[in-house]
Order: sequence, then structure tokens, then C-alpha cells
Amino acid sequence: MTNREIAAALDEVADLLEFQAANPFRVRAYRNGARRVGDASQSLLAVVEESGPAALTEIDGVGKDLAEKIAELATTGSLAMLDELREQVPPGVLKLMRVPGLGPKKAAAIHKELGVATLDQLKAACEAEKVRGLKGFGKKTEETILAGIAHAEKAGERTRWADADAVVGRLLQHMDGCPAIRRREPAGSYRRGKETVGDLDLLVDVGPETGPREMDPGAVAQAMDRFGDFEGVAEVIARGDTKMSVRMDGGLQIDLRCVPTESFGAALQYFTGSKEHNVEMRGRARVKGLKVSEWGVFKGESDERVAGETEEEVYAALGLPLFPPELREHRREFEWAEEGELPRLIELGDLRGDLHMHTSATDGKATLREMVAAARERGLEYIAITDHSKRVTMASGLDAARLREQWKEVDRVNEELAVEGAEFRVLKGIECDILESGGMDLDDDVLAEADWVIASLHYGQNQPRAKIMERLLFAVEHPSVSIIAHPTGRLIGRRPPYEVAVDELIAAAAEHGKLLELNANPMRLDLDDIHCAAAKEAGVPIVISSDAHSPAGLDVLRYGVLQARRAGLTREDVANCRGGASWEALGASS
DNA sequence: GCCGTTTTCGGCCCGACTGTTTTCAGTCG
Repeated sequence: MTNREIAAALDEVADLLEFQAANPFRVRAYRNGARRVGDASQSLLAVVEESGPAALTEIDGVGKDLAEKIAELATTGSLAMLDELREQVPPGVLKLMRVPGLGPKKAAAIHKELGVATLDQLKAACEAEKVRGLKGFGKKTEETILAGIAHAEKAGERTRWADADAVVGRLLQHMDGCPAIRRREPAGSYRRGKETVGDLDLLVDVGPETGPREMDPGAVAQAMDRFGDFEGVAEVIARGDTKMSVRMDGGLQIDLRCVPTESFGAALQYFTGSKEHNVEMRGRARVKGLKVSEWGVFKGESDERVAGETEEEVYAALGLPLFPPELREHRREFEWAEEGELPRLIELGDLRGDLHMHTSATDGKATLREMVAAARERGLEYIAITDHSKRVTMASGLDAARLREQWKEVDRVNEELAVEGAEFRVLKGIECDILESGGMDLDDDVLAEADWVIASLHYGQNQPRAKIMERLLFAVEHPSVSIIAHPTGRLIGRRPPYEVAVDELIAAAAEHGKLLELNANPMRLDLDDIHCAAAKEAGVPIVISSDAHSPAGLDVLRYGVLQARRAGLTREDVANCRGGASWEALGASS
């Protein structure tokens, strides 16, 4: 089993245990285990085969029991304990817990008392007004459940970061029209730069406290009223003294949190998360005799606040550095902090070139010269023109003759740039397909003439792992190939990765001195953060590329940078942060 | 189920909001 499948199985165990009202800390242990398995960069099956199940206890949060269960899943593809749990809980019942407002207790009660086991039955039971008769339920709860069923059906749907970013931009502009708000900051997984976000959190500072944990009610009301007026708000889900939640027309939930100035940093830290990062924070605070909440850092059980206005002072109170939000996933950040090795993360301005883009010669919308102009406007120092090869017929991919014509044009452009005295260089590139049957789409003599050869796979994506790997490894070993583009082929929320053993690909790239792409298209972000971190570990440079098909397409680089930051990459880890306009200087070897 | 400068048992983060509750349970993040 792959790590992803193992993680899904452990999550299902946690769901089922939760439904059975098991010890919540036991549930948490399985959830934590699932997360750690999902974060692991090397194949756990390989670990078990090489070193045995005991080696898995090296993973934080995995003890003897979980190690054995992970090993069982990895090697046999199933888990006896999970099979037993599934027999005890009717299929479909877990879906009940996905309904907003229905947790394990209420879902279990509905199932036990009314025999409801599907969303359809739940809907019928609510409509027949049977649910309101149960102990602890009422008319209001029944209505909430009914409203929530529609959302449950598309539960798990998340918004891509770039789409969330567009909403955030509009929201901030809207909220800035409210004079009661002194500062505002989006928090949550959006601030951490996750590739998808579940809902949005916005924090607003409504001024100094008027008493312990009290704010000026007038300022809060103004902020909340303004929030409710945001264009696209479909319904107000909740509105309390400090928190208000709305659902947008498209289903996206946004939470507004009002906080006093004294607590703004603590609240920002808290609502940025991740949850696991915060659990670690609070655990560390206890050891120091402190208590951390969204209101601040407090001495013992007292009301004496020792930090809260800024994130820096909150972290400092616990002897920790200000972690960049992208690192707050409880992966390696605390370890790095203790060793004083917190990386200086890459920034957008560190990128000096873009090595993957298309022109109107194939499926791009702009000419070579227009792309050059667009790249120069954005302050880049070099680009590679990398149109598709002939196999990509839909994009009218280039054969050898057309490609050599394009390269002559590149030579002309470079000469003109030199005459102009411009510090800009265009590399002769190609995005060459790796054929379904194996091998490259263009002859070796053509590829040998290129400055920069991207190898990528667009056809035969459903082939079995062995075949996919054979194709990819052939490309990695090919002397003219510089880099593998979008190595897993995934499209976020739409298409799973093809069958790639990414750890093997990384090892091969390391062995042959090749690079791997982080495709910055917000649909792709491929490699992902976990695998970029693994590449770094293996000494394989990453190239962040736009894969632009138009001038505006160059602007996606920032999404790639965000993902790279989540992987802990510095400018040293990213080859196109280096200067020099020849690809040897980028760190590849032929 | 995990874990250990409270060290092999007894803890495990903390608070807001809602609804159905006369004092709190369930859910959420």
C-alpha cells in the first residue's frame, strides 16, 4: 500500500472509533498517525521491507501498536482491526458525521434510535420531524441538519489557494471600509499557504480591551455588520460576542474573529494554526508553567498576561522563534528551532529565471517576443522557451524542423538583446514528451542541441507503476534531459497523481544530477511540499516554473514559491534563483 | 494509543458558540 492509502485507512479507523465514542485521545493518536504517514516522504512499505515494523516507531507519534498496524496495511493491503470496525458500524453511517453540526454523539444517537444509516434516510427522518423528538435534539437542530445535508454531499471539497486568495483580496478591501477596525489579517490554512483551504478566517483588531476579555461592543457590532454586508454572503451561520460565521454563495465558509489589540498577536498565532502546531505550543507552555490561548500567554492559572499583542512575543514567551506561517504544520519546525536551523525561506524576489513556458508556436497565446517582453517586465534575467514536442498533436507540438526554426528565432532575439545591452538571455528549450511506449519524442541529435530539455509525460497516464517508472527513469538517465516537469501529473481536486514512486524518481535524479520541477500552476503545484522537502533532503535542486501559456501566466510563480516555502526550501535549494543564463550554471550536469 | 527534565502511569490544549439545557453537552476549530 502507498503512504496515502495507509493514511486514509488510519483516518477511517479514527472515524469509526470516534463514532463508537472511544477514548478521544486514542482517536487522536490514529489521526496523528495518519497525518505523519501522509507527511512521510519515503515509502513506508519500503521501510518495513528493509528494516521491519519496529523502524516505524522512529516516526513521531507512532508507537509499537501503530507501527504494527501500519506494517500490516503496507504489506497486506488490509487491516484486521479496521475490518472488524467496519462490521460494527453500518456502511454510510460515517457520512452522517460529515453533516455540519453532527458529531459522533449526535450521529450515533440518530443511528441508534431511528435506524438511520444514509444521508437520504437522514433527510427523510428530518422531514418527517422524527429527529426533533430525540433527547438533546429540538426543532432548531433538525432544521440545521436538514440545511447541512446539502453541504455534506460535497464535504471534503476544498478551495484552491489561488481561488481563496481572490476572495481574500475582495474581503480585505471591503473590510477596510469599516473605521472600527484597526488591523486585519487573514489566518488559518490560507495564511499557511496550503494548496487548498477548507474555510477562511479573518481576524480584526477592534481596539483596546474594555475589561478582561472584553471589547467595545459597538466596535464589534460595526465589524460584524460590515462583514455581513460582504458581497456574496448567502447566510449567517453564527454570530456571537467575538465570532461570526457566514457561508458564501459558492459554499465557502468565512469566519470573522474580533479581538482586542492586546490579544491580536496571540489570536493570530492561534487561528493561523495548524491545530497540531498549536497543540505542541500549548504542551510546551504547560511545561513552563504558562497557559496559551487566543487571548494571550498567561502565568499559570492566573490572569497575568505575559504576551499577546504580537506573534513574536507569544513565541518568545515560550523560547521559540517567529515561525513563518508556512512551516507551522508540526513537521520539523520545532526541531529546527531547537537546533537553530530554521531555514530562511525562499521569496518571490529570489527567482531570477523561468524555465518552462509556451508560445503561440504550440498552445501558447503569445509570441516568443511577447513572452520575452513579459518576463523582462517582471524583472527576470533569463527564460527558457519550452514548447511541446510533436507527440502533443492537440497543441500542434513541434517536430525537429519547426523546433530548429524556433531556435534560430531565439538566436536572433539574443543577438538583439546583446546589441541593446540588456542583461537578459533566452535559452533554447523544449518540453519533450516521454512516449507511451518509452523513449523520447525527439531524436537524440535534436535534444543534444538544446540548452534546456524538459521531459514530461502527457500520454499513457493510466499505465501501471512499473511502466510509468520505466518511462520516467529512462528520461532521467537520458544525457540531454535536464529536468522532469510536473512529475506526478496530479491536478488538485480533479485528477490523482499517476502511479509514480516519487522517492525512486528523486533518488534517480540525485544519482544522475538532474533537477525536478515544482510546477507553479495553481491547479498543479507538482511536486508538492512533501516531495519538494524530500528532494531537498536528497540534494536534488528544484526549479519553480510557471508553465505559462501567456504573459499573465508568468504571474503564477508566486504560488510555486508559497509551496516551496511550505517545503522549507531556501533560495539555495531552488536552481532558478541562481544567476547565469546557461543551464550548466543552474546546477544540472549533462 | 502515545509518551517521559512530573519518566512506565496518568495524563493528554483551550475556548467560543448553539441549542435545549435550569447548569451543560456537543460540536467546531
